[in-house]
Amino acid sequence: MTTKKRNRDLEKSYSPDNIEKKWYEAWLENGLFNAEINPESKAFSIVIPPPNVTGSLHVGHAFDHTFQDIMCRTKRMEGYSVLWLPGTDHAGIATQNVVEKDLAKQKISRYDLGREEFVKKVWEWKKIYGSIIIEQMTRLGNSCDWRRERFTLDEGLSRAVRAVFVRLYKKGLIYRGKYIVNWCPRCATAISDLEVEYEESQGNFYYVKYPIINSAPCEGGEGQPAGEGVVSSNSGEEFLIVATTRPETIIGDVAIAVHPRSEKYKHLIGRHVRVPLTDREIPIIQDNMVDPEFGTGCVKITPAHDPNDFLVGLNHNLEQIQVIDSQGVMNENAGKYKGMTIAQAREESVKDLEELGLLLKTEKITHSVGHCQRCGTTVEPYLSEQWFVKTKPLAERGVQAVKDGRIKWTPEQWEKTYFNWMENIRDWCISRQLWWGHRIPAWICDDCGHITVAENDPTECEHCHSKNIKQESDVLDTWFSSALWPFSTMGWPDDKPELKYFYPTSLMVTGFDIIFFWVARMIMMGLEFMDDVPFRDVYIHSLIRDEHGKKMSKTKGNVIDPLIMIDKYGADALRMTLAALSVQGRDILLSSTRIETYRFFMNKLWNAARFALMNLDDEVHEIDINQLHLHDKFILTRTQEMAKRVRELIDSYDIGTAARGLYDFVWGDLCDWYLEMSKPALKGDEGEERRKTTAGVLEEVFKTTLPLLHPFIPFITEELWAAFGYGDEFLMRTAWPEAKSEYIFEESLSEMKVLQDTVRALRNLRAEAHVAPQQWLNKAVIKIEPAAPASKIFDAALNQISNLCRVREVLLESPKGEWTHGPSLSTVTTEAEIKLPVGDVLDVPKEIARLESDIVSIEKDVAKSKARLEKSDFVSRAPAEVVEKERGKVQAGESQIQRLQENLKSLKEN
RNA sequence: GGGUGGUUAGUUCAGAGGUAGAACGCUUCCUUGACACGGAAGAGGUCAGAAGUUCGAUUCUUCUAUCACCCACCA
Repeated sequence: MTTKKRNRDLEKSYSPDNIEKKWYEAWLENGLFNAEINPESKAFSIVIPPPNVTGSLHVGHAFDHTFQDIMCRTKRMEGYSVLWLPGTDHAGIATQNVVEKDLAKQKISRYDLGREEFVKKVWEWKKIYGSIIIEQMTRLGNSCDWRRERFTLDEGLSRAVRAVFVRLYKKGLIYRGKYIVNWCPRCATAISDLEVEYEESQGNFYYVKYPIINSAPCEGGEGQPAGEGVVSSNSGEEFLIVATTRPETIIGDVAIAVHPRSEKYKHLIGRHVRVPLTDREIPIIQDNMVDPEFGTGCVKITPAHDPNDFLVGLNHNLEQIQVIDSQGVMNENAGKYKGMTIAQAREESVKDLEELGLLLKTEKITHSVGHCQRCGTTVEPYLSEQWFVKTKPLAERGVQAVKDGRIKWTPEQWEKTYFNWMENIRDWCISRQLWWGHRIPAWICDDCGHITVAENDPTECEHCHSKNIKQESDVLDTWFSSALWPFSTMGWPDDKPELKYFYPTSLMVTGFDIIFFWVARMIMMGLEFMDDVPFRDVYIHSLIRDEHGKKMSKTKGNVIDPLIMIDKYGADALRMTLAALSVQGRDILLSSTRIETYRFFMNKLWNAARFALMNLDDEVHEIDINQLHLHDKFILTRTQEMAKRVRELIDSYDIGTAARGLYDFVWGDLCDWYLEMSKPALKGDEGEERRKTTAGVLEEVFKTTLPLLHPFIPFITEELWAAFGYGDEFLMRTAWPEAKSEYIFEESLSEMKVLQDTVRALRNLRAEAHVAPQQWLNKAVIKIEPAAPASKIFDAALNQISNLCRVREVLLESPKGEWTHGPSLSTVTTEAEIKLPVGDVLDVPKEIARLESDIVSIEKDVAKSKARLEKSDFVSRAPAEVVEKERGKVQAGESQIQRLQENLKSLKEN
């Protein structure tokens, strides 16, 4: 005989605060989060998407982490050696910006401090927010191996970054050059294509007249309409009409381009025009890039300030005249506009053009304008010296890895998005003119100009051995270091046992917003440097929005702070909410009332356990199969089902269905039905044997269910586990329950359904007849059609009906035919000898109206079914059970109508 | 211009080729001995529209409308 020391003294309602703290500390102290390299067991590993140290975590992180924690906890229970590697990201530009903003409050700019001092300030910031983030993660219950916590700017990762940079450079996959890049004038740095966010906005399309040099009279004569491209003035001078949205760059024009096959301009190719506002003369050239249908069909070429023009400039060997500087101010090449901002220069030049009579007209157009992802400033195309990664060869391997199934995407649809981007990938600008980040390991020689790229700081130029070398001042794009995360965190470039055991990681969980920024680049880097994928599965989840579907943002004030939610409802409630809400491929709308729902669930579970404990003695009772009643078999069967199903669902990353299934199981099957029905036995009303077996069942159900719930709601389940007396071993460490075949009774499910339908029908009748809940009825006659379960077990369960519905005698009336299992047996009609009270109890007219409308709607259903049955094809071709079900519907409906009509009649008579 | 996802109860969302489900809200009743953070009963739906496949479509196909997002271009 086994005994357990139960704690029957649980609080009447669940309060999470102390319990959560207590268990988290206990798990930590006992090293339960620690990942061990164990050749005996299989490895499961996840590297956390490192949160930016820009601020504290938001609920999106909480969602992401809950998902990963559920996976990790489940895998641990399944016997895997689990590594969940935590860390944070230095988030270059983003963090630099928040620190700058913070300093601005004291009227200090980063230039006041200088590079070294400023970086020190950022480290101070990182120290504060890095630890806040870690604190938040522990509050949520994250089972990360904190011994292995990493930061993208720590020493080990810096080494990895350098190694990768040098190797790519030596391989020719990193190059440096003067190109047009996206430039944020406010941040004063280059940014990558991905960091530009486009927005439609209203702008002006200026039609500018460029005087054609030595123009011969045009055969078209005078005054051609605008848009034809060429107009003549009264003096006979001819103008080429060029449309532009950026008149301030006219002074940087070096050519006018037309399409080679353009009939309209054929005769002008090779001629020259004068650039308005200057006295420069520039050629008219031909290039395929021009769309003859757009604008006037000719384009001004400004290689220093437009990416397309830049390419045209290269092809035609044109000069690059820069007129705007890195801060967005007109420079010395801009003549009279020097010192003006872009907007001022635009306004001025338009005015000047007008005065000179060179502005033909202005049209309104909408076009999309790029903004800096981090500060919202309009992005300028800017010509500058930058570093790039040649991505094509890397991307090809990345595409291949997904195509041949080495990486699997869930939901699959994201594969397409990934392929589309990877197949059209462009080189990645990785240099940033920032101070916070990995400084590029390149040293430029003052004497010979050679660039030395090395893992260790060199003392001399590798080409001319001059000591006059200076390290490149640029830092790397923050995503460069994140791209290495799956292996850099495990000690690469050293040959660590961790790498062998835990790489490739098993799963990457993240949002679709960083597929390009991060996921794709990890794949490329992993394949290049580890010669293997960084993860086998990618799970892309939806984004969390507020209850109105709006993106959460601090400025909108609709941010749900996970810590506040945890304080208010507990971590388990938040986790369960996030898990249950998670659905593939749709945004998730979160509101605090939703969390409340799951807070109530915690209390429900708590009280269900409390009930069980109140009815369990210290002895662990064997389950005597022969003593089991229908509801016992039912709950045992459902419990085994859950054990199997939840595991399958988690394995296929469908934690939403798993969580909702558990919720329904606990609240519905267990609390609403089983606990209610087990009461008489537990009280001893059915004798000692039944009491013991029922106690055994109850114990079995909780012992199986608590582990299933644990990955979702670890704290409350661990507490209850201990209360049941299983505390010798942590719940966190127990094995995932296997479904026990001896506790599966298939037929109990359908029989229970009949019972439940019967009870519901009876309760319905009571409510309809306004019988007081306390009042016992003498007799109920229940008709079950088309057939009642003929099993003994079901007959025995009739006592339960009497118990649940307060009827002294329950009679079962049915054509006791063959009991066949299946859903078609669920049609139950019940009749009870309940006389409708009249007069003071019933509102007679209201009751009559209700009955009449009920009859009408049932008649409609019956008619629908009859119509179907009359279609000859239906009867002959539909499966027999479908037809049978339809017939049952008609019968049931008709008898219900009959019953209601009798009620109606008797009401009217009174 | 290319692509993806959505349109189901008052609201937010599940769902599945054959009786439309949940949560919250609403109505009526119940302080019943685990739980009022509870229990019972109920109202509320042409499953966006049209056509097709099928014995049968809310579910599959096509088209339309509409909303959201992503990518590219924008002189």
